[in-house]
Amino acid sequence: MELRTLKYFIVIAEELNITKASKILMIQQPPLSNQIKNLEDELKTKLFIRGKRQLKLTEEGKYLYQKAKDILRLVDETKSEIHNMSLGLKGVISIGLVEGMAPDIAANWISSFMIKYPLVKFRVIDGNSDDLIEKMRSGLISLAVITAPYDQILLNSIKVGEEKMVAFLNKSHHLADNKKDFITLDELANEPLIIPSRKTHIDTIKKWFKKNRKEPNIVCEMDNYLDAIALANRNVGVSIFPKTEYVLNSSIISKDIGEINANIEYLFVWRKGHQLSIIEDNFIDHIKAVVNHK
Amino acid sequence: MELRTLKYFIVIAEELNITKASKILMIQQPPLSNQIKNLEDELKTKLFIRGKRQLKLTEEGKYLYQKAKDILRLVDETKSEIHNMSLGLKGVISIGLVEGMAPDIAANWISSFMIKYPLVKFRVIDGNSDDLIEKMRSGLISLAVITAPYDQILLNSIKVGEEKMVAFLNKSHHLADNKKDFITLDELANEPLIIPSRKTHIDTIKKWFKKNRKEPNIVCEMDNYLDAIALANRNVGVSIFPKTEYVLNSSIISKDIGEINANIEYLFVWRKGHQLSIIEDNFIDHIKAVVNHK
DNA sequence: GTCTATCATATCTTTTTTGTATGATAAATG
DNA sequence: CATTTATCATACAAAAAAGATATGATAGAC
Repeated sequence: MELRTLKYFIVIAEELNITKASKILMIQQPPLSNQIKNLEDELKTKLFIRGKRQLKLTEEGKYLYQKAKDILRLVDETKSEIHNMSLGLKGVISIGLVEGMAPDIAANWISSFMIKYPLVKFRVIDGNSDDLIEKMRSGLISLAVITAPYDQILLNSIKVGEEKMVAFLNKSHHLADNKKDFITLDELANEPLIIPSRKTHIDTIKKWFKKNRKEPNIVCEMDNYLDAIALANRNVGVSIFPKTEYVLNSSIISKDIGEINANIEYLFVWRKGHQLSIIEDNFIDHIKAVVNHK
Repeated sequence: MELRTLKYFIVIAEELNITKASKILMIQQPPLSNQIKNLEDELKTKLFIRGKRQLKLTEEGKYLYQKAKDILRLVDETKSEIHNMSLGLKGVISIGLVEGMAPDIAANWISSFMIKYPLVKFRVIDGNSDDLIEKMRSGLISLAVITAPYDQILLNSIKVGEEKMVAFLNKSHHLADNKKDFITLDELANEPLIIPSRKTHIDTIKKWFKKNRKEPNIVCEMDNYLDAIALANRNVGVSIFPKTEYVLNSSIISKDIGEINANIEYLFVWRKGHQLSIIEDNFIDHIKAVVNHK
């Protein structure tokens, strides 16, 4: 069975007259008769009752008529959807988001992009920066918001946000009490620390202490931000993580870390030298526009 | 475009290798290359990225792969249904199930129906309500369980379940702490919201707030229930979605929304004004009987 | 540098579809 | 009731499409 056959069948079912149908289809009548005969043979069912001077659909014929229209409509819609896709109006954008501020940053882009491109859907992939970079390398995702640093050979980037690394500690912690709104590295050197497990972060934090000729007491490297907060909340120690104000609850407070520049950058990244889909290109343009207007 | 072409395309899309595909299809490789080339010409889009030694599907190719399988399945089911038409005792029932409680509801029907009609097989199609309605409109499926509302011109319906819309939020969220087991709309008005992308849900939620003279701060519309939960888990904001207890995990909690009637209805629906197969008719009767006996 | 795997192109062959001619049937017409 | 007309079916030729064979191009693998 081919789509051509179904098209022919539909016209005949509507006209109930092979000759007229053949004129509409601009082919001759005998081939049309043949096509229907072959279709009936293939389905092992009569589709028409050849009565007297007029055709009539059998029950099977009526059923096929509906389904044939469904099938052809589905085919047509598929064609036009693919056309929309190739114009960059429709599709799915998969974007990796690191924990922290990234989902918040991206939510803004997504909601404004959706107004312009209502047919586009989003798929969010979670993970830490290293996970996401690995997923980009393997081609699983093409777009992401991660924290610096990153592989500049592999990825293009735009800076889209900045955040302080701060110390999280429970209200009842002895360092929480003092009146300063920052903690010194000397104070931190005596505390058990919970820090992000990303290698570059560990290195950075070690460097801070090395400058002050101290050794950090890292008791726990955590992948997950929320778990780290939970540990700080239980007074296991002080967590050093990006501030991200909206996750704070009442029992935990954050303090700046004195003496050092503890900023981390959020970067929107996409794969270099790799053919992106047209929607992805449009989305990147959109982000560039948003970032530049600020 | 013909069905033959789609069959060929599917095998190539699965093998990502024209030579292997040609062996599976038992034709030679050059005509296969040609068919794909013609298909691409017809659609005015590249379906494969010819990279180095391996083929890769483009976004358009991936889309066509899904649709081509839908189309061929519809054709096969139509053929076999025409075969079985007079019997009504065997065949395949395709039913769409929305995420949430629908699979649970349908499981009951299916198991009791199978006792009565042991030769009938089921095929379940997943998707959100809008997807499923779209598939019903396009004739891909004739039966589904979706959430209200729906197009009453297109579909007949029976109410088969009800569930609350609730707010999902991370344990550490400041609104999670208070002792009430519900959240007021005033509280929600200040929060970033993640809500189902379905238009009617957005409208409903806006109406809730309008009654209280507030404006909701919708930061993300998500198609996918689990992704929405993931974002809530990341404290991007509060997700408003149907409760469905079995997806809850330990770090996320749900709260009722005060002041409003936030129920959503589950409906069993089937296509209006369309001749269904005899098994499908039997299945609808079965469901009516089950629902009425409760 | 040669070999191998893979896809593309060119050309010929086969199959399928379409067209033409014609026959069969039965309702409409005079 | 014979003739005309409308309609579908069958037979066979022509055209188009699909498939096969041979071969070329390219880029990893060896």
